[in-house]
Amino acid sequence: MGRVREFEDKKALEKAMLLFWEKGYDNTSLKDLLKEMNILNGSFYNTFGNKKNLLLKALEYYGEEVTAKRGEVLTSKALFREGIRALFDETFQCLGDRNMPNGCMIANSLSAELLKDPDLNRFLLNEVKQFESFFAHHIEKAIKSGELSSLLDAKKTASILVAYIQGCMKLSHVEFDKDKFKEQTEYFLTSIGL
Amino acid sequence: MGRVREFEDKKALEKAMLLFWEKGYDNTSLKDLLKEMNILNGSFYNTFGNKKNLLLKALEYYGEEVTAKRGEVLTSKALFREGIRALFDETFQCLGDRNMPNGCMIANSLSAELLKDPDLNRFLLNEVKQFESFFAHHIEKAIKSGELSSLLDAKKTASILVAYIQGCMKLSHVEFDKDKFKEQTEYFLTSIGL
DNA sequence: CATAAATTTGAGTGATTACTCAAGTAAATA
DNA sequence: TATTTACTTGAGTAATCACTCAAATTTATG
Repeated sequence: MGRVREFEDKKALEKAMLLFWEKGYDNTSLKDLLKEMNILNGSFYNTFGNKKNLLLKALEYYGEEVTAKRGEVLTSKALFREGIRALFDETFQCLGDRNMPNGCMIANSLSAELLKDPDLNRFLLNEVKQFESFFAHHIEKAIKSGELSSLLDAKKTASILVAYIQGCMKLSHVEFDKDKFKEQTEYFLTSIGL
Repeated sequence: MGRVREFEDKKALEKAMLLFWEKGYDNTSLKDLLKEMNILNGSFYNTFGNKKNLLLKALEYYGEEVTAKRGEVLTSKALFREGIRALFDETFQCLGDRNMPNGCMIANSLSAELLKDPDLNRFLLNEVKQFESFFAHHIEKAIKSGELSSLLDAKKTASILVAYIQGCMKLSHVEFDKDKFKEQTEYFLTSIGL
């Protein structure tokens, strides 16, 4: 059996995720990670293999903990119109929260260069597709129930939503004005028939 | 007067811009820059001060050469509806062009961390505002001319356009399917009344 | 208790980072 | 032609990077 691990994998992973989220992959040094995760060099490489692998694990964790919970916000409401607005509210709430890193971890931590890495690209392509089909599925449901117009193209609308959200997150780094984002988003959602 | 500079400032700057655009600020080393710009260490620091200052100069150059030219595409058409579609076409053309770096230089080269730098933030905030008011101005003009509905909110529509474009550029790094982008953009533009 | 297995520890690797500096070189002006 | 001014050159800086490795430590099992 051998010696028992002293640090908590999950807590360490969460710390790593927050660091990558806030500072990005390139700007997060191993020294930063070890300090924040409260482990030493050997334990790190024993457990996580290398830095890139830790990023992948952190991205998975983000998907499970953050993205999934944002998804629950959408489904917590009876109507899609309400759900999607609640999701944007929640997102803008996070963007304004000084105790949380800004923006989307995926967008923050990954540079265009890093996205050329096959492992990372494969992982993220899947994330995006999942996100799109999650939206598409709920839009279709709302069309069938009569809440949304049958003239809507669920897939295209889903893709547009993803692009718009990504854009908002990117722009929030330059300037974040919650009210402006909320107003413009309400206008956007209404315009595209949601 | 002294010795005359041997390298061409503008060509060197363009090379630097392309490097930052493609690889991002952090992933572009001084070694890369010197090699591509075809100058040596001292000349670099004499002329550009430091790496961050070169990035600022490169961003200015990008604004003048690339963004401005994309703006001209919009104004080259008689109708706004045509112009905005030409602008998206041009953008997607660039995204698909293997001889050019993908995405938006601003989005590519700047990490969330780097955007916290006051100089860079001030510069980019101004860029975004300019971009938004450029769109807003032309939308207003098209409303007055009767081309677009007077029910449109020019400013909000402009902001939405900027967010959507930024989102598309980010997503293009994960996967770029030109036809999908074109179709979804046509749907998007029609939906928001353009 | 002895052994085997796993983790912890921390010193140390070579490579790369942005940047400095002093000496050498070229051109315009007095 | 002599001087001044500016640019070029390339060696060199300290710091930091991700990562390795062998020895020490701790635990479960035979």
